[in-house]
Amino acid sequence: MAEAQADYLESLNPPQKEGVINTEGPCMIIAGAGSGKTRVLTYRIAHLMKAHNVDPFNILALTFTNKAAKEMQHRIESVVGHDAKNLWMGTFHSVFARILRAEASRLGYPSNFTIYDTDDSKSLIKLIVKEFNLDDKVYKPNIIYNRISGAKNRLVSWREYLNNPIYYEDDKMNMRPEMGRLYQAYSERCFAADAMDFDDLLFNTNILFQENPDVLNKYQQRFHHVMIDEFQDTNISQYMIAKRLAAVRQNICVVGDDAQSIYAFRGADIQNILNFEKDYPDLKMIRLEQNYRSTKTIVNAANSVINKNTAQLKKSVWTQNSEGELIDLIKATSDNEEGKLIASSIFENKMQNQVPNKDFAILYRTNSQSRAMEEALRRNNIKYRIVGGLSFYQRREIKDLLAYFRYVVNPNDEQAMRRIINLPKRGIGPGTINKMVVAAAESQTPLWEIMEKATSHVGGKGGTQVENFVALIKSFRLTNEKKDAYDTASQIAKTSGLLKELYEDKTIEGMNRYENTQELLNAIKEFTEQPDREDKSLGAFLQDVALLTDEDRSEKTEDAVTLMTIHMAKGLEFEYVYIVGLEEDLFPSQMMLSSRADLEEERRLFYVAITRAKKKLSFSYALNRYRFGRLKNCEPSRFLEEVDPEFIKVNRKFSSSDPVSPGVNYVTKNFVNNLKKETTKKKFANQLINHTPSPDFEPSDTTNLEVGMKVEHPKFGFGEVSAIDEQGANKKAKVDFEKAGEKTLLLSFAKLRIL
DNA sequence: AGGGGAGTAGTTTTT
DNA sequence: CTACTCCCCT
Repeated sequence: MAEAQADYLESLNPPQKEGVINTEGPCMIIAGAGSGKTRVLTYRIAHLMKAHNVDPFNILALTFTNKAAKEMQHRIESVVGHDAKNLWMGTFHSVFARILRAEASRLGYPSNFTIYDTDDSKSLIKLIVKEFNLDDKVYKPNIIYNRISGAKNRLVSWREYLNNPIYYEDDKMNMRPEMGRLYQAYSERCFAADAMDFDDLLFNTNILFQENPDVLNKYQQRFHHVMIDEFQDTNISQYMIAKRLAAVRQNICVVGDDAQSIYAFRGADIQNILNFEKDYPDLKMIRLEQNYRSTKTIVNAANSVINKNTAQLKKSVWTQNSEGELIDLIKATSDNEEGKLIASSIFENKMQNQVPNKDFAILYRTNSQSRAMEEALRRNNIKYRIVGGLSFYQRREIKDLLAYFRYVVNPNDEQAMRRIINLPKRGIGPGTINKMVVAAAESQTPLWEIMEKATSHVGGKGGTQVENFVALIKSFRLTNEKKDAYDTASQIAKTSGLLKELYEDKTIEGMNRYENTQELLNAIKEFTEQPDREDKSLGAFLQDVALLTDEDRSEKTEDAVTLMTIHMAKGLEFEYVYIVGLEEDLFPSQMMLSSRADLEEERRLFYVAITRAKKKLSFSYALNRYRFGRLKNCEPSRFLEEVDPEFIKVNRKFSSSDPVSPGVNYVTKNFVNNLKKETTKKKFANQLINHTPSPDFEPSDTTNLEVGMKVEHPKFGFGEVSAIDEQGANKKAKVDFEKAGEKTLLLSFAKLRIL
């Protein structure tokens, strides 16, 4: 380990080293894509611990995603060893959920408060909209949720919201004058349910620190050093927390890249970067501009794209890496064909360059695009894994069971109650529930107490059934007091009838659900068997489930092609990257075309996608795509035109159904500029090179092809071989065509007739 | 209360 | 195409 210590500074370039050793005072590191940002953060933390003897317990490192946190944890562990476990490291949400649990009483919350996920929040909003008798076509849960979320992320409480005429005017203009009251009702209902939503975790942390100076002081004393990764993605609420914590010692270090800011839709504010410079005028500013990840082609192509944005910090990313291959542009007639072409391109690259599956990634804008890719990969027997999408914990059967757990642990969790009270069917319908909710509101008693005496509020069968349900839950609570998470959970699964119902469902889907449920129980068993875990209760298990994503469940060791959204890909890198679905309205997304700022965010997203590639990049688009079950035709994305054409090679492959030529044609770079017009015309290749093969056309054996030979190509026409390249497994020939100009052809694919 | 059938609206991205 | 809602009938 001592050896590693001596080494780590040596292995860094000068600005990287600056980033590592400047541990005192405010510091901002602007880190271009692939510039070794994580390395700097890792070594910086290691350096604090080793050279300055800082206790890991006094270091707070905040990231944006679980994945980033985990990745950094591993890397630090590999440098400093086991001590890394004691670092305060994680996402904003998980770290402050932890602190909120410890200090919950200050806010009037119990420490075992529930975390509502987006679904819970939206269904609560839907409920409130209904209760307010508002039109749910106007007051769409999504819009209300985003509006409330936006307010919280800017630290605007419902009280301030109601008192601020600007918000009211704005909402009135959007035909939603009741917005403020909804915000209020939503907040009150969450509080009454002992629940916080995602934004509350940050919002309430701010309240906690603001209203409890002693608590703030405690954490200021604890965290000697505060570090924030992906700073460009933080919102005001997050920044304020960090700023408060660092106020005494001023040891705050932020790392980010404005060009990779892709979470504005979630309240991320690029303004934070500018504010940081204002808030800490004596900050140390460090720029990491040398890219170690990608080829010159990729770096320069990425630069050519991001330069189209007007709002950005000055920065010039460069690399000493080799030139590398041009970017492939793959055109398909349909989304299914796009899948096929991508799969066969992966297959070719695998064969020609002996690359394992895990070096490939297919990146798309929306999760729904994965299906065509999956199908094609499956058909080609290429192993793949999908990252993200519907996570394990979002599946219906999992959420159902978790709702039971939640309700057993927290009797006030209204969303959980509503989910399970009639699951499996117990004859408790919406009518019964409504009567009880009204009774609870009128008598100002918790809903739980009304339910205990349901028969006195609801006549008939409903009341009795509710009391039976209450008795069932009470028995679970009794178990929960005495037993560990696994015993309680399996009792709930069995006695509730959920497991039985799934078991009896013999459809493939039902069997999957049953298996998933079993898997959840297994996860809980594992949880209780962790040796260093003190609290093995179901409550403890539940605490962070809402913040969990199932990355750690998927096996990374498996050699598989990775499929994911570009958002999920941030921070990752792959040798071969395919960016698919480059079509107008899809990428850039039609939702983002309304404003310049939104379009620039899409462009940054494109930039992020490009810069994931180390060795080779491919773009693809389809001319037709199924959307809402209907076949729609698509136009190539404007982003394709924004990449400097000198970096692109058009790789127009014919579909396997095309009997004429399964060849690889490389057309001129002007092709890119003509993409738009092309869609309206029929066959582009025929327009450009109008060659009909000779009637006796027959591909020749090209193993002995030599410079100077005259050849005929079915599409390009007649030409003369000007060079032969035998490097690597695939022999290439440069041919100077009379009409089509000079082309490089892969002899294993191109059909050539030697004249 | 609940099942079945018709009709309709929705696909961004994540904690 | 699907997932959800609404409505009608049992």
